[in-house]
Amino acid sequence: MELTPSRSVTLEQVARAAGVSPATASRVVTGVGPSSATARRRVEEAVAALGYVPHPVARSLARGLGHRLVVAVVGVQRSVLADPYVARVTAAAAEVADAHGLGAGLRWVPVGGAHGRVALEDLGRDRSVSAVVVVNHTQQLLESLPSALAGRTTAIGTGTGDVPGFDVDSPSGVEGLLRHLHSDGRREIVLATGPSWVAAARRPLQAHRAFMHQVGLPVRTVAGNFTAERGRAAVQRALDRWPDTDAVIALSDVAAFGVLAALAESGIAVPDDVAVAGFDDVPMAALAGPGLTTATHPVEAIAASAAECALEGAVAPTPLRIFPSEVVVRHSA
Amino acid sequence: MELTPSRSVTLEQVARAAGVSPATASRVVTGVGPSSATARRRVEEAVAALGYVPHPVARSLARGLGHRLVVAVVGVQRSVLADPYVARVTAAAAEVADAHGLGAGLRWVPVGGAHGRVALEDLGRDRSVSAVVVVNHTQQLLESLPSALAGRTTAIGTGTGDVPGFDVDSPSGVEGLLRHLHSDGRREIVLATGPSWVAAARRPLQAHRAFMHQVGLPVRTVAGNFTAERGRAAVQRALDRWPDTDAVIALSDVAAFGVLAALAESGIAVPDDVAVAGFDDVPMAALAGPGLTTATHPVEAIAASAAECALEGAVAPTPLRIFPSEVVVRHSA
DNA sequence: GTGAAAGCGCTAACAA
DNA sequence: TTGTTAGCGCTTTCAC
Repeated sequence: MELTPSRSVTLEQVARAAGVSPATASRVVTGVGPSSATARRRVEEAVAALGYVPHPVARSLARGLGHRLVVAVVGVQRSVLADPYVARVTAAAAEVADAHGLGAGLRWVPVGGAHGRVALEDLGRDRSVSAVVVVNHTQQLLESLPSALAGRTTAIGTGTGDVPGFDVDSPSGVEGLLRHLHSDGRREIVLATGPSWVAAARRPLQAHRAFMHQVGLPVRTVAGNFTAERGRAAVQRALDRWPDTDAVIALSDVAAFGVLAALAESGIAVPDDVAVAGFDDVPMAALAGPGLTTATHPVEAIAASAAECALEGAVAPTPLRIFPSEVVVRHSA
Repeated sequence: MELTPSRSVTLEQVARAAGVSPATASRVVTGVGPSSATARRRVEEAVAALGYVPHPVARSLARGLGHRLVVAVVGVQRSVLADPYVARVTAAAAEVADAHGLGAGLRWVPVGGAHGRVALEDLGRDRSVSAVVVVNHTQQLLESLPSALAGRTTAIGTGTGDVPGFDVDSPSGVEGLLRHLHSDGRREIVLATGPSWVAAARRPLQAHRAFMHQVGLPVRTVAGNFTAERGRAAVQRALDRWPDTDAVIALSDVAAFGVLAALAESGIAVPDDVAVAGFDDVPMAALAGPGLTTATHPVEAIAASAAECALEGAVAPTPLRIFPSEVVVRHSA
């Protein structure tokens, strides 16, 4: 039978019950600073007996460490905040924050040097902010990170010396997809890229280039972003430039759906005429039409790790932590 | 030219600059308690000049109000937290929380009387929690809300006397879909329901029943939930029981995709043989295959309002605030 | 209408 | 190793 802990027990009551000073009780509870074995035992007993739980607000105030993790999303418009991917990242961060007794805030950082820097500087000055996770950043923005944010900021995507990065292994995912297409006999493969300003969008591009060189095929890319609209546009441009295109890889499933829609409208058969592959393996990929071939992207795991690391103190032993991406073959390729 | 507000400005500095006491400055800033017009003016000027922003942590500690909003998601398994819908709700809440200088936590509440109540009681006792938004609740759970949470809890879906509810107008959305199907000549219409234990899933069911009675058609429903798997299963069951089925409405787009996939596998033509409609108008609805007919569901707007209201003090003038749902006709029906 | 003073619960110098 | 003493920044009685 558990007794319901009354969270209104204060450290002072614990100290009194243990026969020590509040300072000693604090040292024992936080595990910081010296304490004798006896003191430790007695305080721990008192904590258990009274059901003491530290008050996060008071702790934050005293330590001046803030009380929330902010997910800072770089984007052209404020509406990036409504993106499903951003939502998944935020939810994962909120779950981690909750476990730490904190909360997660979601905030837009306008793209473009000055504005973005100002937004990050605001974050650095905000005493209620414990840690920051940056999403969709440019390399430049990260490199000019306000010093106030150093040590408590992580990034999803590539990192820097100061800012640990957490990313999916998109090069290997893309290479897996290319290998699959290639072994299927596809030779005229077009890659619809991500937004060029996003730092993390460059790595899969390089992987594409490397693979194509290796197998001696032409490197064909069209500019995209992570939206379906652009996916549509991209495939049209691709077919205009290279009418013999027999495969398209989009760097997001959403864009791939745009590609599929455009192809369907043009009466082009998938995968017979043109194979299509996405990236992310969103839940819908398995459901939409005959099934989208894609590569997995463990968004929640990545975001949770980034949040955890930012909260724990983002000292970067490795500048980039990579999460594996697996090819999922369905019908479209 | 805006000056960058230094968030390290304290109320005391404002008071000094305004030539008043911290107490007076506090009264002006919070708008609580008496203050003279002059005092008000001078404090406001100082606030503007110094770029003062209240420190939420200190405020929370002094008021004992907590520093985060918790999104409490009721579900059978912890994995509900990874649901895309939950992610959208959480992101919207995090955005609102951020604007209030707070953060949002995400937490699972197990379904089933005792466990769920215990989880809510924990929330009520946690002094770091300012407000709660409950998602996917049962009516029962809401009715047994711990008194400590009253006045700072809102629900997405139906509410109670104590807990303001925020929901999409699913009855009208469903009726719109039914009207569309009916005018299209569909007569053997099956509704795949939401999870029976979710309170909000009942309202569209009633709307369905009412409409079918009104037009003199049989009321046919099969049990579903909001997943694609169940959508698949549901349509199979429906066709077994009523082979003449000529339309299926699923109460979520995701389930509708399951329905579409199952029909495609059975070689049943959509919309010629069977029309399919979903609910939510997720971004993918426009993209997947030939386009899913559905009704809109302003998830972010609903969640943001619920969060705002919980934070502002959830006194319920109306027990339920309704957001409109519009039919979007695409290809599947 | 205003100011002085006492907290909110905890942490961190500094002495002892 | 321990206790004492100040705060962290804000709110809120309670006299004036």
